[in-house]
Amino acid sequence: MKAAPEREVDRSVSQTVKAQLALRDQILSGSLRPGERISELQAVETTGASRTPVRMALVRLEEEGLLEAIPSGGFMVKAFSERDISDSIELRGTLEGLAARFAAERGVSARELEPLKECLAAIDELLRQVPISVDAFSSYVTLNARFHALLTELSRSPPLIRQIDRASALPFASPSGFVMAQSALPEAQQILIIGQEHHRVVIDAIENREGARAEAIMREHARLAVRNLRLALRNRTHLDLLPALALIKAATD
Amino acid sequence: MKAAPEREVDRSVSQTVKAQLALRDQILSGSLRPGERISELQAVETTGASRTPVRMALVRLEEEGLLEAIPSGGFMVKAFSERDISDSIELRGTLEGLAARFAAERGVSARELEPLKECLAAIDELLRQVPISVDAFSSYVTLNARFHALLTELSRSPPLIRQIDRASALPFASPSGFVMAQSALPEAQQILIIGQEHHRVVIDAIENREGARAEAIMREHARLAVRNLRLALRNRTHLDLLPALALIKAATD
DNA sequence: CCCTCCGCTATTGTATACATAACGTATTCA
DNA sequence: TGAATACGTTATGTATACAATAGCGGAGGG
Repeated sequence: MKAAPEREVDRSVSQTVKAQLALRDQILSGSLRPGERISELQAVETTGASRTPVRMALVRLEEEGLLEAIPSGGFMVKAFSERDISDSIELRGTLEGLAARFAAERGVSARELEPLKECLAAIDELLRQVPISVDAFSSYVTLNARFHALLTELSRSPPLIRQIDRASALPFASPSGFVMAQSALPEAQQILIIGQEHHRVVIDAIENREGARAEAIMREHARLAVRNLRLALRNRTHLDLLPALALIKAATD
Repeated sequence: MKAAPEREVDRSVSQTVKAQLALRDQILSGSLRPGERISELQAVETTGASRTPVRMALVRLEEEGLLEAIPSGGFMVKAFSERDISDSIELRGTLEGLAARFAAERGVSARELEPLKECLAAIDELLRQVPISVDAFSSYVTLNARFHALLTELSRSPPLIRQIDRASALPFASPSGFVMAQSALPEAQQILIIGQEHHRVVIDAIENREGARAEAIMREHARLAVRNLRLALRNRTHLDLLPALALIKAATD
């Protein structure tokens, strides 16, 4: 592999992965706007990888749902409607409901629930401060994602876990842009607290092997997130410039 | 593009697509066994495309869930347990339930239901003969897939449709191998008839805008398919050599 | 002045060459 | 005789060259 004279090659990770991460960041940060065509040549320059890994990254991102193939060739950044996004949230909730049911029906040891409960306690701690700070909200988002990931794992169903990961691409994609915290909605924290109550109930249901209840609560949880999204969208003013995705991480409970 | 002297190049479809289809066929037909490492060089020879399109096809098939990346490099054919498959069926049913609910809640015109009802009638016609012939069963599988696809479309939710397509990759992947028809189970046709009844009910529920009922029936439909799969797996004898996927199209209702 | 057609350019699709890492084998030393 | 190391072969990751097509702009005719 002959390194180009002027180009620094980072050998620690594969070029393909590097390109994929870089491009995803560009999409989610809004550097590439929805609907915009993505140029391979340009991607080569911004990512530092050559065309082959860039193309592989583009294919992966297309399968991931962030890009859309253009019939005449190439890719464009996919655009999402508000309904697309709320549907995605409900979809994810439905899948997580199934995961919770599987977990309840198949049984989970106390040891496996341990990290979930730790997550719960940490979130409790964060939500105690009213109103919540931006930093705390940021931690909340991380912990919440962790909770959901752990819950998904409990299903012990690789196909389901895989599918939930894919379904989460939209709702959880954004690396930053904690819109809700910025807009400082008064209802926001109340919604977070209700969501946390859901978390508590689902763990209880799984412990008691009540599959139907576990499933129902996760679906309710998703409906809450949809309401939350609607709320955030109603109150957006200065946010119109952000790509739709940037809203999601904040709104998806 | 200089065609290699001895290699016939088919320009009607892109090499990438051609390679993807060829490789998928190889996987699903069992030419490549689960767990087997897939060699790029070999794939180049069997598909007739060069390495770049082959690699893109491999990445796509990995994202599709048929291949698994090997940490040290390359890909292998993914292996599925029986539980993986039954979980996939239930997963798909859950998603289709959501689609049916969306369709019911969002309203569907009589015109849109037309093709569904035609499908229904055609399947009725096929199921009238007892026992069903292999040819008729083959037609049934096609019509059934069409019905499910049309139903999915009714949700008018691109993210959900996309997700269902992906979830169907496993259950509906196999291009042939109508196992159930061959094994000629006595219960088989009865299950088909019950499934057809489900189809009828879900259309009725959507017409009457009963979202909850539409959703429930599709989930029941999936549970029936899982029972059907179990039945088929119990009765397999000469089928052990087939890849797990080959069973699915037949068993998934 | 507008519409159409031709040609050019830019970008993607494909092929292949090159580098590197991993695996297997053989040989040598303990 | 067994194990470890070194070397060679093979296959993957990466880069780049080449071919073809689509889109765009200019020029010419109506």
